[in-house]
Amino acid sequence: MTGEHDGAVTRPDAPPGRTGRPPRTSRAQILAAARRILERDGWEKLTIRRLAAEAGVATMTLYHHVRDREDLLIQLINELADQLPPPDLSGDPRDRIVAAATSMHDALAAWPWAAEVLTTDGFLSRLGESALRVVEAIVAGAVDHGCTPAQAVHVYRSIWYYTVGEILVRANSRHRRAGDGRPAEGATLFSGPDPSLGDLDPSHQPHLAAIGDRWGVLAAQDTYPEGLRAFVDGLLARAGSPEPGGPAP
Amino acid sequence: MTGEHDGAVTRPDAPPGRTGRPPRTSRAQILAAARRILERDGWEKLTIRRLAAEAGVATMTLYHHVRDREDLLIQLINELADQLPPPDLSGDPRDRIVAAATSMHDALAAWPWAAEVLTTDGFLSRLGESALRVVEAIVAGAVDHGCTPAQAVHVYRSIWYYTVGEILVRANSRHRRAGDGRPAEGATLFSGPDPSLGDLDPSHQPHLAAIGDRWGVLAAQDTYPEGLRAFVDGLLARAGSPEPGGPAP
DNA sequence: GTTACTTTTCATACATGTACCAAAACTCAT
DNA sequence: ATGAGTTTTGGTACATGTATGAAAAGTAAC
Repeated sequence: MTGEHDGAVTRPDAPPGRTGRPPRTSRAQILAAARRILERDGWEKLTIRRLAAEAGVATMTLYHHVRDREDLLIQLINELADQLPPPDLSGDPRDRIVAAATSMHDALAAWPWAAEVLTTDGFLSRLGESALRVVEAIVAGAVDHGCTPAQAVHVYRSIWYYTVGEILVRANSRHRRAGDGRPAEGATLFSGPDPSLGDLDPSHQPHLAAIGDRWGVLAAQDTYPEGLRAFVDGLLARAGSPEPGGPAP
Repeated sequence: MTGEHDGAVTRPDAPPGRTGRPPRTSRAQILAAARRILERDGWEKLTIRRLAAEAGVATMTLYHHVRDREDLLIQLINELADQLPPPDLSGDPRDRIVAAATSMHDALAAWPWAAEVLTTDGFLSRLGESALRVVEAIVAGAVDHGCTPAQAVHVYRSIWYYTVGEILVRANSRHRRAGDGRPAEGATLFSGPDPSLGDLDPSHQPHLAAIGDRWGVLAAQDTYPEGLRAFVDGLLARAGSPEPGGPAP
């Protein structure tokens, strides 16, 4: 509460003209070691201690290059986002929005550990240019469709909530229960359906009970991008009118 | 990896006719102790060790009443859900859906720790009757509006993704950073806006940069229930037609 | 070279969730 | 009452993230 890790923390990489001891380990080396662990052992093995060992430094040394584990993951996300193809910025605005959201979704599905961090309040301000391109594409699409800035932000946020919710419910949770090590198969995260609800009491939950065994199958279906389009339509139908969820200041 | 905590675990409360030593501590006592900690010290203090101390048993004894921490939280959620008012099941289906979703959202906003657990795959099957009432209300509303069962499941899932995404991004994350103890003020979780994006390069992210300082204000606006309604409209517009995100089997 | 100062490095410590296992405690059939 | 079987209990141990603060290692001024 009092001490705030008082020393110099998380220098970008080369502090301008300070004087002290030069770092033996660079931020790039640490990120490289992290990527090595990710590829070799799976993301569940990416712990601070293991990373330090992989980088050949003491555990706490890492904390001079990253603020905390969360910061490490965000830096990794930004590195990985650099490899995403830039989103399309021309054509039908609605298509662009769906395409950008889908690309965001697919990236997260491939890196489920990233979702762990992307629920952090204010994470947007820590994203790099590559990751922000997707956000920009969605907002631009909404504005081009006729949304006010306030509405465009609302469109982006709704899509983001939907996306991160899907990822967390479907992908991340599977990893939490996976038990040991690596993801089951990496990309095909959506294999295990929700369980059957067939044993419900029809007098209490008639509709759920009626769906019963089919729930698992239905709930396992992918919702990207077709399912997304439906509610993007709903969001965009409000374009131009006031009150998209609150008045603009 | 090999041993699976082999003994009998997580007996509901009174196993039918088994023989062994009777438990000195009941599941109800443990849940009561957990609620006491929640109220007195805030949810961040609800650790397994502290709970054991509060209940007056050794740490590992808890694991005979709950499978793990996650299980404990789910049992708590079910207890708390019992106090929710039952959702309305008559009237305009669209209104019912929005009302049920809003009630679900408000409950989660009040218990941010619950979201930690509700991204677990298959959590639906561990919900009690009270919590399931909300799910039933949403599915029933969709069916009454003319959705096929497959579409109704899709509507529910979309709403759920959106809701849990919002909660995790806006509420849960704030708690993760809060540092010590209790939520800032309990119900009003949505006080701290996303940071400004005003320092972006307009040549790279023109739309985001244009929104700039206003981003924080806009992103802090509540999206329930008005924002939800917009995309529920979009989802329900598909009612009756095939392919709501995949064909029904 | 010596001194003062800054920064990096890392050993130690603590709280956490929980696996493992041995001992205790109880019921029931005999 | 005794022995067999079963369950509960809790001590010990490990991996985790990270706070703290001392020691080491460099640079700059003299």
